[in-house]
Amino acid sequence: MAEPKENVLMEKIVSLCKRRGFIFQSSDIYGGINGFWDFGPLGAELKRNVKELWWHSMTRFRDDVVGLEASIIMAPQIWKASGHVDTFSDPMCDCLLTKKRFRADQVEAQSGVVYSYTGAKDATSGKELNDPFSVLLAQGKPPESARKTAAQFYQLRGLQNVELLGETTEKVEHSTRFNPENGAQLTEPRPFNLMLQTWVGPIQSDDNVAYLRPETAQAIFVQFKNVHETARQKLPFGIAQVGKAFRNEVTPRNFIFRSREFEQMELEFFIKPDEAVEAIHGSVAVPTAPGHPGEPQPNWGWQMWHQYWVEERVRFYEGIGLARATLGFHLQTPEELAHYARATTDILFKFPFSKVDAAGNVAGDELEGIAARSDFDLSQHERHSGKSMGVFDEDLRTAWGKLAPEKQADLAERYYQARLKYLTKTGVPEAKAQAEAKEDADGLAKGQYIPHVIEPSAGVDRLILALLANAFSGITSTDEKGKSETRVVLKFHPRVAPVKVGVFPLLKNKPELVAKAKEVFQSLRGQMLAFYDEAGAIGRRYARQDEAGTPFGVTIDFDTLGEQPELLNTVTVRHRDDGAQERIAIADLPAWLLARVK
RNA sequence: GCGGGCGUAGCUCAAUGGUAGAGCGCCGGUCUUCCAAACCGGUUACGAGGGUUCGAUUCCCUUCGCCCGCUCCA
Repeated sequence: MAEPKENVLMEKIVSLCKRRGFIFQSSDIYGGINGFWDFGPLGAELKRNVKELWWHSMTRFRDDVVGLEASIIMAPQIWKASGHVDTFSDPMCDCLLTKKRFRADQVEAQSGVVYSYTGAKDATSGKELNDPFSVLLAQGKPPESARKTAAQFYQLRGLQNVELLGETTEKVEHSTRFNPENGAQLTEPRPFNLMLQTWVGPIQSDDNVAYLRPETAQAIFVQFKNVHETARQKLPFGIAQVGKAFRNEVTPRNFIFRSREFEQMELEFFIKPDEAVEAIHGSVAVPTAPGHPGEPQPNWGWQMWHQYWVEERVRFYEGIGLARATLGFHLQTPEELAHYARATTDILFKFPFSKVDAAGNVAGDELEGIAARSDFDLSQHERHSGKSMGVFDEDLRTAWGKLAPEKQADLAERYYQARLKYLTKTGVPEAKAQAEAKEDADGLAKGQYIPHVIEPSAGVDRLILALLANAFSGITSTDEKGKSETRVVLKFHPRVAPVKVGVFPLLKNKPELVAKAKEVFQSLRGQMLAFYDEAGAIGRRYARQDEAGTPFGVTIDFDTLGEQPELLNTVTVRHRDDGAQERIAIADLPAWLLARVK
């Protein structure tokens, strides 16, 4: 029951994207392939701008984040350690009657009497079916109701006047083979693997199965040691990566929002455990007010860092034109959180397809999740690879020696408990877990620990769609003949706009205008993406650029050539959003534009 | 994966068991002055495969894709 109006908007966006070359369906001429998309000329520029802005804001403008570009296919053990092999492959089964799908491990166990049939016959036509079917009869219900359910099953297969064949009964205890809602038999559990699989090497065998990464983050954890040792960074610091990821989504939907091949921008920001911060600084700073907490401080605990990154990310979105009001926030509840996660804040965008609740509120759909993941990921890789993921912290060792013994004991105990909790949750036998947690707590006293991590993880494609939806505006105008038409203007922030400036000679058939316009175009193109267009009336060329989201238009007219001497070598600059015009000297143009598009 | 709807030109939409049409766009041309102007000319389509038929875009089957719901999922 989606809002028809909203769907119309999505359809317009999809259609515009194709018409203007933002996004095409992958493999279009072969009929397309579900869940895959291609970015056309404008889309490629838009996406590149977004990724570069993210990369620049994360790495080049910060001292404490470095980059990584890892391979897409990695050792398969990584996905075992990360939990993806297990959590991404739930066996599923379907109700044979209603086709409803269940996770096999979530089917409620039931007891009762199973009525089984070898098949059924149409008493009228004589047609016979040999499909076996069983029904679990709930306690207290008459056998007739089981027969009725079975009859429905055969009716769905084309029998009219059902006569059941070969009835047998059997008592079962705690069976998960039946739909708890109607007792109908479920299909055998079938594996569902959300990871795309391939083989490394030309022989396809179980020995060389590998996966296309379902997220870019794991590579960062896996390369943590190498980066830490080579980048001359000390905690806290982060590793950023932009890249493709792949998931065999059950249902790719909503244009590029959920696709099977997508791109992520992920940061893993490694911080000291709170116990270490407290040992060094005496106390741990925690959030006292909402909003951005300002410049990072050495005494921040994970909560400060989490809040800091949420606010940093919001600033990023604001900086590319997504006002705070277009965003939504979702703090994951304890039930939603993974056991190792301490907090996750999702940043949402109100998409045209986002659900509207009964009160008319739109929560939005996820653009990015900022997770405080404790030391789970590095710990997992330490255990699975056998390689230490710990770091040595000189400040901690020095500070620890100066602590009062009771403080040392207190911190060591808290660290011990946290490690013990992790180890037992991940299935380490109790005695071994206690021994290892003790070892970890002893390590802390020597300045060693496994870093904790804050993970802002954003979807590039989702952001592109958000930018398109946010920029999309239809302007309907009626001319003097009463003919009304709707023009589309994509009001991109100049920073993300694919084309920054359109350059036009007012008229195409005047060689002087054309020559001058080309000269202006040449002077701009090295500094920003400029587009030269001489075809059609000037209004049409403005409109074409509006539709592509180009923020500025530059028009060369006879005054540029000196028809009015005081306007010699000046051009008209036209603003996309309101059509306002101003006169700018050609000499000033590059600087004027750069100031507005950077 | 299931159920429902849909698939005709770049876009929006017609018509038809017998050679597929419009508007807009796009390309070219005319025009000395700014928001899809006008005029002239040009351009392009039945998602794919199979079947029924003398003949299928139309009827049937399969398949692919899109939309909605369920399911699933970050």
